[in-house]
Amino acid sequence: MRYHRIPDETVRRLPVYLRGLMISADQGHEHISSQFLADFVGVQSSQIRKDFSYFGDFGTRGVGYSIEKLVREIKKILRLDASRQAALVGVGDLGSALLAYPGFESYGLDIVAAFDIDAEKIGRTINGIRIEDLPGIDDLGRRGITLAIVAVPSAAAQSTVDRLAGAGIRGILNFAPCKVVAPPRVKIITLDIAMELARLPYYMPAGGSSERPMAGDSPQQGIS
Amino acid sequence: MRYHRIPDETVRRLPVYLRGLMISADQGHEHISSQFLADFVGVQSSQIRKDFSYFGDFGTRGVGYSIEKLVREIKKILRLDASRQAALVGVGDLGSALLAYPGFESYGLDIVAAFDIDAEKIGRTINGIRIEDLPGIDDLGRRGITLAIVAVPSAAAQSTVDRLAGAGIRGILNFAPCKVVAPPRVKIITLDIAMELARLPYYMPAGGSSERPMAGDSPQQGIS
DNA sequence: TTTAGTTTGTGAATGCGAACACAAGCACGA
DNA sequence: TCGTGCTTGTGTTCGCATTCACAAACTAAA
Repeated sequence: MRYHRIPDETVRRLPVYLRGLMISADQGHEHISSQFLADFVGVQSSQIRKDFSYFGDFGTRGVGYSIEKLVREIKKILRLDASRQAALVGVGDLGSALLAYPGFESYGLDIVAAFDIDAEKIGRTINGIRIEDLPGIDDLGRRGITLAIVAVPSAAAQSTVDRLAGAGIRGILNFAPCKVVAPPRVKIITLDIAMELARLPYYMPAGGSSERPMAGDSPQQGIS
Repeated sequence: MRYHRIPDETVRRLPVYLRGLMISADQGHEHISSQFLADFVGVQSSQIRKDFSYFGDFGTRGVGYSIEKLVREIKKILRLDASRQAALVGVGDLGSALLAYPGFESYGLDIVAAFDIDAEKIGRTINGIRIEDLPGIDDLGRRGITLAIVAVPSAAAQSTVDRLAGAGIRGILNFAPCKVVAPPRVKIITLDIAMELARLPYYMPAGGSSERPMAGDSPQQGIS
């Protein structure tokens, strides 16, 4: 194996592999072939082998990959080897749903703080998390929290991001459907739910027959 | 202008442009330059011009693009020119939040039906939508609904998709973090929230200095 | 009419990611 | 020990998306 920079597209697929591998491990498997994993997660087997080749030799020809080794290495690369604490800003409908969302756990991600501007909500508890007032955000750095989820209205998104960046937050998952900027040390991923739905009708030709490309979902998003 | 197939990546950006253009129109602008729109939505101006060149000449050199024409054409391409009705399956925390989500409206998307398996929930009303029993799904085709959002647990996702496909649904936005398949006439986009968050720590190097690429967010997802 | 300043539209170059194809390596049984 | 079957790892090819760079086209003012 030679040294390789890990392409961004590979990084995007690593959590998909991780989930599939953890499920396989739960089912008692110790090894898995690229072909088997490919069918399971919906990626080409050659793609998987190429992806894995960027960061080490975990496979044995004729046998497959050691699931345990792979899981450990992928977690290390994604920096998910230690569990991570996240804060949520904006406890509206979506924010509340995220507080209760069970999916973060398997990645070792944990929402441990929530903030809202609404005095009505402050002090209330959702899923064991007490909702705090906005100034509490400024303490996040001291509390060792480096990850944040923004679920506030678009108009408040940029100021929220500014405040989070000032508090030492290093990664932000933004649900507000607008452009937000931050210093380069802060990584922002924006996830616009309505936009994804708006993209869908394009692939649904009016007539019964297909006049539009019906290719499988694009590889970046979704594993349909 | 010559005929061009519209690349998938361009289709992915069209809703972003559309949102930016509608906001500009609300602010009273009639024309917009590729450079101005670029700064607004976070895409290179050359990228925007290339994208627009795939489907017509809407610009005037020295002036910019006619916002009204562009909006109309993008809506036509995305098939958002007529308003579209969508159904939601799975009225848990996330599903409830989606029922109340205000962001769909500006794209002419409208959730008009909701389904859940829980007898406790059936008959209750959220945001004016009465929650129906699962068998109601089979009637969606007759009701003229072609779009669906799946917010059920992973274990129920595939069977839900099968039922929706059987009812004549043509596009599905899936929030369950698993691979789901459907006949080629049905387009599926999967949106895995936890996965996006799990991708974030990779870009957050432990040390103060950056040892990992801190490039802007990848162009596909997010407009950071 | 001419000139200066913009901005589009697009051919060409670049870069990157996906897919292919196959040699190298391992397990297992005869 | 040898042969068969399977699977990885990777050099190479292919295709597509992004960026560059500039001529063409428009406005406005002198």
